[in-house]
Amino acid sequence: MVKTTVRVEDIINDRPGHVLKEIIEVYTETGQPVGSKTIAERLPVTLSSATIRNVMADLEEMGLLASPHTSAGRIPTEQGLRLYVRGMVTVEDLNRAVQQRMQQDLAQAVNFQQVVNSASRMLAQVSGCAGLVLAPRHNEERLHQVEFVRLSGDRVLVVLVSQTGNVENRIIHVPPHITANDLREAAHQLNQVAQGLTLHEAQQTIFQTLKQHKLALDQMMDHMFDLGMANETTLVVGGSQNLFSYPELVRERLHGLFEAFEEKRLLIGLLDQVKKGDGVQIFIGAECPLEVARDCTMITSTYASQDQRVVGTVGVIGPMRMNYKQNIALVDYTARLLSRALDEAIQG
Amino acid sequence: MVKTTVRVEDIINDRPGHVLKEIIEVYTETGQPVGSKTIAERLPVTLSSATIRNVMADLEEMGLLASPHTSAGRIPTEQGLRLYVRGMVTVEDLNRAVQQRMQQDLAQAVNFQQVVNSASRMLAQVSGCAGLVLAPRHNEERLHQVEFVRLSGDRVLVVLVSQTGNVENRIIHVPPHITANDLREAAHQLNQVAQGLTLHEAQQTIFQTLKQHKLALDQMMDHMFDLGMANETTLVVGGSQNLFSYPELVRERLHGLFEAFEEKRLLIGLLDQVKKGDGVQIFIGAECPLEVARDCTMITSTYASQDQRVVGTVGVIGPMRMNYKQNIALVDYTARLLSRALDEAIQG
DNA sequence: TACTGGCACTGTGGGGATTGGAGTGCTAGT
DNA sequence: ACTAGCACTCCAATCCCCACAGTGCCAGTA
Repeated sequence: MVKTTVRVEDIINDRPGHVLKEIIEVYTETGQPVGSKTIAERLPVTLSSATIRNVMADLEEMGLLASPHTSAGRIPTEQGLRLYVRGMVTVEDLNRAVQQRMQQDLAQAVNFQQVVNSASRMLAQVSGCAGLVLAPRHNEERLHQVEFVRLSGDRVLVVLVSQTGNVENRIIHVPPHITANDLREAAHQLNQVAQGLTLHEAQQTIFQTLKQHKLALDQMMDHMFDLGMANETTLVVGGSQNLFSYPELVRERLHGLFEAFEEKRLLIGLLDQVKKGDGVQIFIGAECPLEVARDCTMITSTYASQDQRVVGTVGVIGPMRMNYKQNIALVDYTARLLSRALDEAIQG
Repeated sequence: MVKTTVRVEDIINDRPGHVLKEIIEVYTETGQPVGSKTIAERLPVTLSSATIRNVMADLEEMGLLASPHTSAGRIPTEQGLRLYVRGMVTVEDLNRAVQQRMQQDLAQAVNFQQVVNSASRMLAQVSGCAGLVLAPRHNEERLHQVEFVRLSGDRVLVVLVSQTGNVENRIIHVPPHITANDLREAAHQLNQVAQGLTLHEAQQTIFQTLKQHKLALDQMMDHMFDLGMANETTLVVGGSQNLFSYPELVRERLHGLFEAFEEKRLLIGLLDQVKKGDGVQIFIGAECPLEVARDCTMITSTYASQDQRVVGTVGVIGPMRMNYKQNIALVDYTARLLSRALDEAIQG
């Protein structure tokens, strides 16, 4: 009832807004409830603490602030934080030095997997939170080349090289009467037709081609399906131990979070959904799509190649009182770096 | 001075030994100091608590027990624990049901990497500690096959297939004048000579062969060195969040441990050393070769293929008050399972 | 009307003091 | 060689008390 759109705009640009902003910024630094006196001292205009108290009482009534108990200061509610990140946080450019360090670090990487690792590490280091990077899903990646390598007996190694330079190996079984020549020709033909297709698309084509060459057919068919369906997204979690610095998380949540990090499937599914959004997304507290992160904040963004064919997710996860100013810029910047690195990987 | 070998043997088989053993077993269950009354009740012979107190005082003097303060019970010292695991722990067979579950779980795995993952998960689950499995080092693995796949431009993908079925990809650069035919022939010849050699050994041979075929030489040489030197051991840590259940670790150590888990290099080097030992090895407290695990216990063993050519390490890491009885059996059993799985992988 | 100074009020957290309990060491006795 | 008994010690829980930080409210002022 209280928070209509009009009202919210009012708050943001008015004194209450400035007070809320100030409270949040002090709170995210200290982690302690903030008192009226502190705010009175920090605001550009000179006002008495009593005045601030009145404003704070209003903000509390609106559900943007809360007091742990009578004689503590105020802490922002989730709603207050949401309002803050939606309209009043001034995202500053990422520190030059940090930018340089990230670029240098990423430049060292020789393949895209290393880029991903490096990015995750940097995210964690700069933000003091856990860093997450979801590597591109293979079945969204485009095929660059296919080769068959005959192993002993009926086993054939299928080598799939993607446009980003990732190499994937799968072993399939073929009838013994298939010769090395058959395989070579099949590969040759495949490379003509399957280049630039996604794994999923290529699956159809490969199946056709193999049929023409009378390879396998029966047993092979199953394997080919697996090949298309395999969904080997990799998630890199870096600096999760950073979260130990936040007592409010250590108390109870951390256990569950580490479980989630280890059991990456959940997190992958989650980050996969996030892709649909555009630009930087922020999930505060209950908004957080991950059960165990109900009192955490997650900041995510997506990165993509120029043609939008290859996409991934990047983000940080930490306490609700994280440094939004910096981390929003950080996640955004990292996503851009990864996009660029992706394009270079595809071309190179 | 106090602990000569003779004396130790005496202790083990005498009443002091039984008391020590009982104290340790109660302590590992409860995590609390153990009083004389508790022990008097649990010992098979009926003795008064006063008698036990005398024995306990002796044990304390020998440095096998310690009292946190006057009116608490006793806890075993590291030395006491060492004596216990060296001579008096009765390692029982691993629970049948657990054995079955592990076998079933491992049978599901389709390649050795999955076996390793599964084993690490099971270790953690059964022990309540963190489970560690070090996958075989590639440069100790024997080469089964080499193939070259030409990518765009001057890039050539080297596909190395090991006897355990592991596939490793490396990209090298060759001069443009090398034809697909050159590569094919080189591969053919390589497969004749390099089979069964370790990567390191093969490095020499490959270099020779390529020379004969006038491939690369200049640029390629560097890459070939990398190829042999690359030391891509993988370590799988499972259930590290189990350690949250032990307050004595959560206090301070956990942070460092998680750092070590994430920064796996250290742990890999460590586990690599452990290989030299035979059978189950137990490191208690200060013995622990890992700095941050100075008040943890580590139980490790090694697994190997029948011909001893491929080896790896497996273990658990947890609080000093872990369930030694069970975990020794568990680590031992897991190592055996992995050895068997390794042989099957090599043959299959 | 908008702000402020002042004041009474309140919950917290820290520092003793108190107390019950668990466990010990010692000694005298069986 | 063992035990019963007793005095002793230390911890952990509880309570009390107090200082502190911050609030809400009210009356006063520009």
